[in-house]
Amino acid sequence: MPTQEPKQQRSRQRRLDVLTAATRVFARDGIAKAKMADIAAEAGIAVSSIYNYFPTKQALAYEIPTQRLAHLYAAFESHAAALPTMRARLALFLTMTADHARENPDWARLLYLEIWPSVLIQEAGVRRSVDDFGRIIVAMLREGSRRGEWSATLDPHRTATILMGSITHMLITWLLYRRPADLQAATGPMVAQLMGMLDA
Amino acid sequence: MPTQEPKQQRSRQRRLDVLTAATRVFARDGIAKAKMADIAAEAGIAVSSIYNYFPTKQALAYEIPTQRLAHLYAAFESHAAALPTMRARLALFLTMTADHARENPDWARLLYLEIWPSVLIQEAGVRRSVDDFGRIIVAMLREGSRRGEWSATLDPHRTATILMGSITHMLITWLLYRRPADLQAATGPMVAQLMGMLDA
DNA sequence: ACCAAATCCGAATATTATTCGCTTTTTACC
DNA sequence: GGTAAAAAGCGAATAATATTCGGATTTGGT
Repeated sequence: MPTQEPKQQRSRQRRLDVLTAATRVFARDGIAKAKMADIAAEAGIAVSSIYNYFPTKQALAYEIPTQRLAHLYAAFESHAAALPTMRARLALFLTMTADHARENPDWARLLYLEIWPSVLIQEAGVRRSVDDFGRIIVAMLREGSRRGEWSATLDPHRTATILMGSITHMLITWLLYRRPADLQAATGPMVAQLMGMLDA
Repeated sequence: MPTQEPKQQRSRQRRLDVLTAATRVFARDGIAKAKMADIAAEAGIAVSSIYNYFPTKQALAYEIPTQRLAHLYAAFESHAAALPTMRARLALFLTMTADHARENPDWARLLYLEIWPSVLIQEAGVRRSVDDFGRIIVAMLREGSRRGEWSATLDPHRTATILMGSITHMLITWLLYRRPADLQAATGPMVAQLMGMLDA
């Protein structure tokens, strides 16, 4: 809980303005090199006013991924309920993750290139959001084993590592080099190949 | 080429002292929070003397992974020559990568948690070292296809993404959470599962 | 032993995140 | 609709720290 709930209406909007501005600046310059002055200018307020909403630059950076990740998880849950097999749900989760990054590249740069692997994830909120990603996949793998959709001898943690690592590595490569050029087209075959691994 | 070759003998040693000290400090505090003063103290020299060897803090940080990665690649090449199949070479490469990280955790923290995914890898030297990792794997996958060790329809870039992503994700998890507790024991099954994917 | 270059250091300098003191705006209440 | 308290706003300090500077010291070659 970086900051208390805002008391005034105006405040809520300002807070979002700052977050939006910060997302752009952080994605462009990286957290370390980004200047509070640039964020303030982008948001159209004084530098010192940012501190009415966020205690430090880091806290500001870490708040960005959390909300949207929660949103992604929620969206997934609502779509997944309609799917009968764990295999289909797993494929949907991986696909939604890639689509979400493609649609929000600034946010994705911040999450995948700076925050996710960072030593600095000692901050509870972000860390929990990121760990949830793994927990969701492991849970689906376990349930699939139980239902007999794939071998019960499949190690869920190791398999989750492969699935998460593959998807995030694809996204990192895309964010850094724009390869594959068409991420959306590449996601399907990638997910298919990963799902194929479950049959072996 | 961050700095010219040292002219005096003493210099070569000092340079290594600084690199060693920096590796420890960066691994402990992260690049952004690490203080030049701490590195100087650890190396037993004045802060300003560091600048005789490295132009900036970033350049110092980026030089650390480069040398050792080149060393890893060279060691791999010499071992790989004795192996007849591409499958065996690929497995060796992945295993050596994991072992190398386990044996040099400070170096690995710096590379996998801070530098590899960083937006800032626009710096030529590091970027090349990291890209080599992918090139080596893609080349082996192509050669294996040519020799008929696995299907020729296997997309080498996609498969390389899976292999690299899985291994680096395993390492990141280990570096951040020490899970799996016994990395060495976990590497074998991980590599085996990945190799199994090539048969599908 | 001596010179030029290399290396070293402590003391400035520059950049930026963060804090402070004060003013303006909003909200709640009569 | 007037007013006081709280919230939000700002520009000017403050503090931390990477980098530069000027001059002293050490080194390697002769």
